Amino acid sequence: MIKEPEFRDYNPGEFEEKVERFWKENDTYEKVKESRSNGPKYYFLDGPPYVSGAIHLGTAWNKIIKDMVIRFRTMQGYNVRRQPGFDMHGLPIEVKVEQALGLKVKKDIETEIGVDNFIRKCKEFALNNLKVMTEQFKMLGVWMDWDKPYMTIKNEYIESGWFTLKRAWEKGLLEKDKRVLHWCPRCETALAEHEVRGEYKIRKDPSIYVKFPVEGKENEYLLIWTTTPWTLPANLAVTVHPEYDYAKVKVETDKGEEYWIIAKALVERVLSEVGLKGEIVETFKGEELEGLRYVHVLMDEYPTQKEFREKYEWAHRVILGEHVTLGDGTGLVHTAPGHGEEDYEVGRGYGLPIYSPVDDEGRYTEGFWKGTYVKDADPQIIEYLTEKGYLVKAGTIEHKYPHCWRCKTPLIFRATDQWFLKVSKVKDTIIKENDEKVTWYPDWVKVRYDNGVMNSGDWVISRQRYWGIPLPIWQAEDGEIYVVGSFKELVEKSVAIVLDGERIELPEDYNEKLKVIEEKLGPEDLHRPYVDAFIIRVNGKEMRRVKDVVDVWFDSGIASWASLDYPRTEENFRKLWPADFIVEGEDQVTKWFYSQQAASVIAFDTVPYRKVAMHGYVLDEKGDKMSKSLGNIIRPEEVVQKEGRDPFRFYMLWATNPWENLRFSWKGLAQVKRMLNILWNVYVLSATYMSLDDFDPTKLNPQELPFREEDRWILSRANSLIGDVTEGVETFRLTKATRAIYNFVVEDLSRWYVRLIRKRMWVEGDDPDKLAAYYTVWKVFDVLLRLMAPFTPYIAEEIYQNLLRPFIGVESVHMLDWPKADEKAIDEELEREMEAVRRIVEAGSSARQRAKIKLRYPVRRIIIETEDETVKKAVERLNRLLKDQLNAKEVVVGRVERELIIKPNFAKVGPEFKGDAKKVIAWISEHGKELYEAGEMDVELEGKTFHLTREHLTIEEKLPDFFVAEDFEGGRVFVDKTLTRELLAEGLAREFVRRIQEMRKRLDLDVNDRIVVTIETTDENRELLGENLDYIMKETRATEVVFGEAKGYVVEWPEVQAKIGIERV
RNA sequence: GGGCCCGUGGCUCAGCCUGGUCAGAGCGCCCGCCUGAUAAGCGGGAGGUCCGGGGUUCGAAGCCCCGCGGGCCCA
Repeated sequence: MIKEPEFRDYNPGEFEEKVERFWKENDTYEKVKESRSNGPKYYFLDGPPYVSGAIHLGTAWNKIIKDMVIRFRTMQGYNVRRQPGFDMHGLPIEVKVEQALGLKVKKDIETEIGVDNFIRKCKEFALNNLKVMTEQFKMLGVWMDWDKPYMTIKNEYIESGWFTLKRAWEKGLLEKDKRVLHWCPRCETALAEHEVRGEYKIRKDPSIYVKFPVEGKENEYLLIWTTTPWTLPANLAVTVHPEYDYAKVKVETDKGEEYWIIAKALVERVLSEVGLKGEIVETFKGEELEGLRYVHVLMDEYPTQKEFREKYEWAHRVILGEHVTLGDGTGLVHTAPGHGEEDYEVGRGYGLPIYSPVDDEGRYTEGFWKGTYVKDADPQIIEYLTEKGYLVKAGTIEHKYPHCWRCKTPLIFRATDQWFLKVSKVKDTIIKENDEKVTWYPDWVKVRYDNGVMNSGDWVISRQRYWGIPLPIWQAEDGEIYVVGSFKELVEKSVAIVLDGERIELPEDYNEKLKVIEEKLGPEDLHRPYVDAFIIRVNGKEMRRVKDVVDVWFDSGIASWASLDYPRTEENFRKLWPADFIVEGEDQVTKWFYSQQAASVIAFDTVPYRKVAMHGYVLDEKGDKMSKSLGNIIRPEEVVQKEGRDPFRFYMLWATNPWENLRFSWKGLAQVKRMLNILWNVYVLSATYMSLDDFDPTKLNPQELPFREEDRWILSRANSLIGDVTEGVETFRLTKATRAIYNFVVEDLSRWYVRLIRKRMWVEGDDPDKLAAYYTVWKVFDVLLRLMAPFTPYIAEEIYQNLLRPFIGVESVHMLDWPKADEKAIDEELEREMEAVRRIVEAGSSARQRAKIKLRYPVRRIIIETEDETVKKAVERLNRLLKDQLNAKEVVVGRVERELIIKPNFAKVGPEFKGDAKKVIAWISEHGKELYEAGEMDVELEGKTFHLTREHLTIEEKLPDFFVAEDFEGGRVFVDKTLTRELLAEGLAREFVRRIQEMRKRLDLDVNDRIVVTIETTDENRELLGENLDYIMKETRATEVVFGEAKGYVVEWPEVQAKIGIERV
């Protein structure tokens, strides 16, 4: 049976807790999963958030979207895989742990506390953060398998990574190569592009112009500019743009006449910069300079350069490159292939060596400045070049320069040996597979994605760190490598382990080997330093592991199969892979969406997911990013605490289209909460009456119920809503779904339907009309709660438990099926007519308001003028509603006769007839009506003929005084405001009823309590009230209404000139 | 420099894919109403060149092109 609602006010904080308890006690989550276990598979793959320790609004949005989709698909009958994931390796955690342990430099990890301890701490840290974040996600009502998330640090997961890398190696897609990358000399590791992004800080650096003597020419130089003097020892070429114009400039220096080669467009600027005068003596295209040899300015100091000069055809020559710009500098770019990305690219094209005489800590490994930290060498080099006469000008520049995000050290570009996945070789497959198999939401993201893929280069996956998937590459002395694909293989191939520098030979037999390993190294743990201990033998050569770990982006890239523990176990992979749906923020388009496809094409030659959706960022109300420095951070916990989980969730799915940025606004949230409040009120109202009447829909036969038009209408609307919501979610146009729900609740259900049926609910006893209304409301909730369950799981559950469960029997709203629209119930004509009725009622109310006739006073008659068939039908079919809502005795379609007032249009007549205007005006004043009826006519006045038309008239309509009119779309409403004595009496009765009710409420009387009413008022009121005493008694549950001294609880009501007293009987 | 998205009343946004019932909602402001959902609810009013300019079309906020402004990604 339906019970009186437990909470009368919508207070999410309270009942959401209660619902949480309910789910927990009944193990509802597991039951929901169980109930769909035989459904078609739906592999949702969670993009693993980094275990930073706290979620923010963006993470919350992300999970709310995911949860909604998961719940939606579950209700549709799918057996949804809903395992959450966490990204747990990587430098950020290493840094936190280093700080916690008070370590200062990378070496400390090995020398101070040892890699094993360090790794243990990292693991602890990551697991702890995972726990904290899990609680936060749970708090949002996100239903995932929190007790068995996938973790990138598990052995199975790491092994999955090894498997993938082995595949890459077998296909020739894993290579070692020298590459120029950002390098932090303190952390001693390469940094990926994404780690550097946003870490550009203003910094003062040298800005110098250096002249390189052209070989074989007296006093002729190439002029270059650089902000990194320390890279000059590694200079191997000067790059010019083949298309640009270059000039030979005659310059007067203090040492005499010199010729400098500078880009023509920059001559003036450069000369003024160095403070010299000069003139152009010759110009030529950049390409004509190609091959021009110059003398390296530090060749004596760096003897290796001498060797290069002999060994390499293109060393110390002008080469061509498209990357040269005319922004800064001279248009001739100092090129050090070991210290610049573009330098590297262009240098490789010319077969130049990748020379980088700098070690991991940023110190020169050879030459004049051997052992000096490169940034410290800058001033020394400047001074040195000045002495040698090559320095033209030395200044400083403030520019943005990348810094290490953890230690703030300026990064250097440095060529190092790194391991690459040769994604460039499989790009075409990625694009083709993506094209054929993946649906993007919204679709234009695909364009963005494709562009990203086109532009991407090979993937640097090695990192010179500790906390990550160890690179499973073993290398022999001679450089031969072998990639291990699993723990089992590692054990099989292993011949010895090294522990504390001591070599322990392993037995041949696999099981015995395993025993020894376990004894010496402990249980399997594929992290460092465990795996570093293994010596394997392949092709008769002993190999040791390459010390690097893998880029964390690789970790998440393999998630679609690694989270299924593939290949260690195959069953899930075979059943589930590829993923059906993923959704992440827009920053992931070129990250996770990409890393997954790249890794998957490498491993399986195809893409790992079928549908992918993108959402935006969460910003503050003004559109600024939330950040500590702006102090505008809003935490999800705060939102939940203040406004509740359901309002938060619905708001995040309602505020804006998911692919756009969401400006978080408390006001918007309040608006959503209000909608839920309205829904709640509708529920409270319905449940209150239904419980009083012991309403039981299962005992009714809907065929026999006398449904009214409004009942059929709201059911029609509810069924239409199903289509809108379903389509909205399926096409990821989430606002379509949420706005449809919002409008239905506020406009259709509350503002209109409940308003229409209220009185039917008040009837006592088994009134069929009332039961029809109850039944309708009940059916509406049956649909609505299902539709809302994925968005607002708590309120849906709370209402469901009381209103529906007693009759449906299913334990939770989340176990119900997603509703299917009943096409037969949809009556579009009725919906249109109801729209018309609503418009008429609005217009009528507006007219009344202008006429200052309160709704409490009935009006005699309302006339609708219309040509619209729908409106006509509506007035006929839904007449009862109109009369009721407009409080009119009669509502009819008809025509109101009105007087036309026809006057001359002075503005038209004057200019046209000038001097004759007066005559015409006089005529029109008298015969205007004839002209109006004729439309146009020729009139002869004093011998002149005038052609007159309706344009020469102004026409005003004059309504009879007792009408007040208002337009609506489709017609016009006329309210007859004639107030008869009868109408007045009725209105007054209502005035009194209302006040007596107010008094009942103040006394907190029960609905069933009887009262005696005493009224002191004017004779006139007394007489008028006398005509409706029965009505007053019935409405106020009075046994008696007595005129005379007010008794009992007495209130004076000056607006109606009365004192009213009531007493409970 | 390239790609993508966004630009609608004071504010936050729907609508745009599928051109013709909208120029809309909420908030804020002003004025009212209702009172058996009630520390709720409802109505009315004021307020917009739908960024600007072209084009396609009988018709464009919506489609196409150019420009301006903002955001993101990439270089």
